[in-house]
Amino acid sequence: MNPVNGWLLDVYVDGERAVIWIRTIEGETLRLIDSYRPFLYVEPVDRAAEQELLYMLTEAGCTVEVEAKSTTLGSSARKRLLRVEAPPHLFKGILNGLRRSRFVRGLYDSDLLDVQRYLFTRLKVEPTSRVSVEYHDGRLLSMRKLDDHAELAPPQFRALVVKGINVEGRDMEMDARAAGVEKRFSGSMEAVLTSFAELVADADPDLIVFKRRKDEFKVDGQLLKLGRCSADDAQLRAQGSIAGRVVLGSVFYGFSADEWGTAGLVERTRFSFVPMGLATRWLSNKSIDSRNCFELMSRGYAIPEEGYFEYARSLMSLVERDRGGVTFTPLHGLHENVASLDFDSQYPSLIMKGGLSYEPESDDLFRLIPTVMGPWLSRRLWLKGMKRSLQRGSPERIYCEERISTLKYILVSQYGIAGCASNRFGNMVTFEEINRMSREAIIRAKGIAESHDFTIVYGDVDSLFVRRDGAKREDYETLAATIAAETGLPMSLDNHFRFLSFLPLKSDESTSALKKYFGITTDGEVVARGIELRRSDVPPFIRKFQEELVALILDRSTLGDIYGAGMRDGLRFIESNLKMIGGGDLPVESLAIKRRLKKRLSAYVHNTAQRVAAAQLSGLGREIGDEISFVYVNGDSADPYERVKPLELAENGGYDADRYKMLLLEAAGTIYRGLGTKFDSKGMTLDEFG
DNA sequence: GCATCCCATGTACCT
DNA sequence: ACAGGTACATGGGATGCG
Repeated sequence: MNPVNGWLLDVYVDGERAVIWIRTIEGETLRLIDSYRPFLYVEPVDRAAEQELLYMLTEAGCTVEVEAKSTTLGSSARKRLLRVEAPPHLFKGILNGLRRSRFVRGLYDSDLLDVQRYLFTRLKVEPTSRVSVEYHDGRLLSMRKLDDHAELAPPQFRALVVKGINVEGRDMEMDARAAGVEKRFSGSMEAVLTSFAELVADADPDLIVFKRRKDEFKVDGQLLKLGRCSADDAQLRAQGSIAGRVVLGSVFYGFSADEWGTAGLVERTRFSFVPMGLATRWLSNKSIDSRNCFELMSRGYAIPEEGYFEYARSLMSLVERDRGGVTFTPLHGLHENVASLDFDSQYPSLIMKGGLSYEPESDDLFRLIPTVMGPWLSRRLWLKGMKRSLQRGSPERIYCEERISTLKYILVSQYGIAGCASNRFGNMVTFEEINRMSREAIIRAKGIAESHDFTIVYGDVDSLFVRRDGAKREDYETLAATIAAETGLPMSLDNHFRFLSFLPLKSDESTSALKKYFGITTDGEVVARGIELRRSDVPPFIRKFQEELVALILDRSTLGDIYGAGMRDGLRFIESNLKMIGGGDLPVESLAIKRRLKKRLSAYVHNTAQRVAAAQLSGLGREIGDEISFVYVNGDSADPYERVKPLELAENGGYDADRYKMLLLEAAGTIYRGLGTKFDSKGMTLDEFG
């Protein structure tokens, strides 16, 4: 039976024990115990203080040893510190005592979670890893990490997804999905919760995805049993966890749960080096901090408390205010045969190329940021290569894409937090240096393109739009390769547009807008940025309409066709869609506007549509999240509360048709403006001016 | 008293 | 608690007009 092969499902610390859950390849679960004692490092103010601390801490029941540790990034010099190991129930008190003690100059490894200390220094295996374990009598003897880097499918964790919970008075409704089967429970709260607990017991999921509400899982004052081990349950439930299953919450590091899937979560978890539950909840700063701490601790560093690191900064750089990325203003109107060239992972590439890190210089070869990023950057490139060999739409390819986008997000965040005050290692100088190098790169790219007779059509940070009469796809690819070779930064052709249009500002028709364009590629794909069809707060009906309109107008072979048949067909299409709205029988879901509530309802200054819609729900005692969908029912009413209804309360046929006709005409107008034509909504005529 | 202007407010997008 | 740069709708007070 031993050793057992499986995946590391979850780890948590409970007093003096670490509890480890393994999901075996046979589909069993295994709960193993390992010993753990919390520790931290103390820097005494001097030798006398060291003696004092040694005595006091030992008296208090701690185990204390002298150790040499590195504490400064960029220096291999070691400091003499005391390693203090304390019984778990005393740890917090001792930490507080040390924080106030006059014998202490600094504390290290002190603000890590127990589970981080355990994973970084004892287990040294990232959760979700493929592992082989040996155990005896429920105690872990050894854990060996198996190589599964080429595995694209995520580990075979079983998931139960709770999609919606609605509570009205004592009644409850719940939608759940387990093993591909949808279940719907409704009735009294007790009945629903009891059935839910039965479903959990039956399906025996490893992962439960749901939005937690603290008071919801009690029947007759008793907590429902949802975990796999009642011994751990009581203690864990206080922290909102469930023994042996990972509760993921409906938000994945700021994104909705289904957006990335488990494959992406696995990348995120392994990078962060924490259990999946934390990896889903944590935002980038914490994930990256966690990985930084692991890398440093593995190399003999002790981690200073938050906000400890500071770096010298010259007066000059303080005077010169930093700027972000460069944009080149486009010429608005329609262009033919344009290519967009992108630097691949520009910020990570710059960091690697320049060996940029937080520490200004280093007397050993170790530099934190490149060390942390390098393997993940290579992994992402490897996955990108894999993706090309996989069939479109195949599960393997989707897993691959999920992993790629998760890693992209982690890598880009490295740049974002480099100068961030909440990053304990952050250094503004590093951040500005990355910005400077980024500006330099795109400006050089522009020069290189121009020297090969290409015209710069547009540029934004790391993407450059160029054109040359008669240029073929290969010519653009060659240009990208030339720029890559000359700058030392990878660059590739992103899109080859048959037609591409840039918009003028709505407020000033003679000035081009940035970050807004739409076009069609040589293979007939509509590509758009910034316009209505990209916005989540535009009704789905309008977005779909606009995308179809672009295809209808631009999917032609000549400019003449676009301005002739294309525009005429477009007008007809607009008219038929206006009729559909006017008919009054579009489903309200297709007209719903989704908007995030960025503040508490009471904090709003204006009666904005999203506030009023949310207030209506909240007035009925309904729970409101940070997102609201609403429908215009009487958009021009003087009473803000008459204007919109939350989607939940909207009825089919009850929408404000005039309002939606206006939105549709706006969306159509965007496209016609982009083609250099004025769009007259009354007479439905075109007035060409370009 | 009413229409219109203006801008702080608020949200979302691009890379 | 990931940055900086950008566009634009809108609610409602300020302003101007009759």
